[in-house]
Amino acid sequence: MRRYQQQTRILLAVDCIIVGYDGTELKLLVIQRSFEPFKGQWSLVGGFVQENESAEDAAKRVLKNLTGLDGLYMEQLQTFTSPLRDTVERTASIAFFTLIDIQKYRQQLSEDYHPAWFSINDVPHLIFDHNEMVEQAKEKLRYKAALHPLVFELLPNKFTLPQLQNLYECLYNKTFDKGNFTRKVLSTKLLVKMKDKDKQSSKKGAFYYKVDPKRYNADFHSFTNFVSVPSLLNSIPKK
Amino acid sequence: MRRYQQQTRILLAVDCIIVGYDGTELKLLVIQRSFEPFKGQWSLVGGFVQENESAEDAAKRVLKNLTGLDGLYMEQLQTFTSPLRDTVERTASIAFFTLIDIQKYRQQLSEDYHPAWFSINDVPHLIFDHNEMVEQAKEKLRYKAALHPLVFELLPNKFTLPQLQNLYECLYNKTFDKGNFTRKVLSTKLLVKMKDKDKQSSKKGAFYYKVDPKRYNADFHSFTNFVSVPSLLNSIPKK
DNA sequence: TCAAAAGTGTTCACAGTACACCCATGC
DNA sequence: GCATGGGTGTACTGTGAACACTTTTGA
Repeated sequence: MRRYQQQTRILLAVDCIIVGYDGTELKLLVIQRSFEPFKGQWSLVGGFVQENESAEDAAKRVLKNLTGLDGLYMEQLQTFTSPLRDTVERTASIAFFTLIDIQKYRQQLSEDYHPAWFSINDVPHLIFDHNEMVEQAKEKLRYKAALHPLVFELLPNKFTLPQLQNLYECLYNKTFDKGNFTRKVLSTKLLVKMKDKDKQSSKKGAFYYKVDPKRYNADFHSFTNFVSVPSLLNSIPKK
Repeated sequence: MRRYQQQTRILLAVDCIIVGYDGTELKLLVIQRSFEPFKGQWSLVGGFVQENESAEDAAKRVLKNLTGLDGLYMEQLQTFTSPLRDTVERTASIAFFTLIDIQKYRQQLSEDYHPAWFSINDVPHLIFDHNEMVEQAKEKLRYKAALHPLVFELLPNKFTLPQLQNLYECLYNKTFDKGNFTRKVLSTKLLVKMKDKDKQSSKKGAFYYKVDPKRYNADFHSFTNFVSVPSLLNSIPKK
């Protein structure tokens, strides 16, 4: 049995897959790497884990630095540990999956990093194994969003049901029946109807809704599915 | 932007949550730690990631060492990185979730580690944050087994439908209707009926079935649920 | 008044559930 | 023959899917 002293110590990094929704499609936020090697190439937002912080702390720090925002939805995806994944020195990277309201983000954007949004279906070549991380995040998002009310993290506080439907349609790349979608969403009692309407996208106008925070927090884990499970499973591409 | 040179390097370990099923209940395999500190205390099976291996390689090595078995079902659960989780020196640990056919295991068991099986509902105090890892694994297993045909990894090659049902009943701590369960399982076409019966648990005897490997591999990701999704979600304890 | 999008109602098929009943066998 | 557990048949119910229809309003 090997003891502590004899072991190799390695660098530990975090990389964030930041997903947003601009009203039309799902977007991924990437930056231009600011140091060598591969300076100037597209990369996920990331950083090294510091001495007195956990990986979660590190991810929060990195996100705050870039966006100015706290309290973003964030979860561990997977840790990438292939010995040669980083060409400089062995580094394990914990990938974090993050959802962001693209509206809130816009104002706070720090330009130092030369960030850019890409359509999630058209991601450029990223350094190291970052493209693989993105693929995993996409799969996870589709999987989880069918069972839990994740997607509200991607929407502004006020949104309409057609907007919500469009988001689901982007996510699963299929169309849903208007009527059935509305009924299913409202049957969860998760949304509160507001008095005002969005009139931009139609003449009649669609009522705004907001998430009922009490129910949202209570029901996050025990949520019934907007997307039926067979259709969820059929939508997920085989590995 | 910090550079590589300035960063802290830390130890990277793997810990395996090894789950088995003895025909009556779900079991967790733990060992007695063989070195200080906490020598002799219960611990998950683990080890340090070596210089030229990935975390997956390390987990496979550790499992092979302990059980003599290759090709066990294994997936990354989460990485634990709290700075003080290991009292000796900062160590990040990648938790792996492993399913094993307890029968195959028995013969191969290396006694060097003083391993022991505990009921998964009655796990002793484990070192560091290992109990937390176990809790996560339990949740993950229940979640995933409802959507994917995971549980066959826990059963011998030949098994009866009542055995399978009992396994699901352990997992979700509820009873299922015999007839409905049978129909649902068989409707997946995943199982092949054999000619012989198990006569140990009843006079009539129950036919053995085996997994059709072709369908198993093809359908692993696109599997319909044995357990309905609302009941899955209701079964999962809130965090 | 017409087009366009929001929102409602209705029907149908099927999956989940409950439960009665038949079957094979050892004692 | 009868108790025991395996296995089948069937009726009820609720949900998902399809689609026709009404509503609102700007042009």
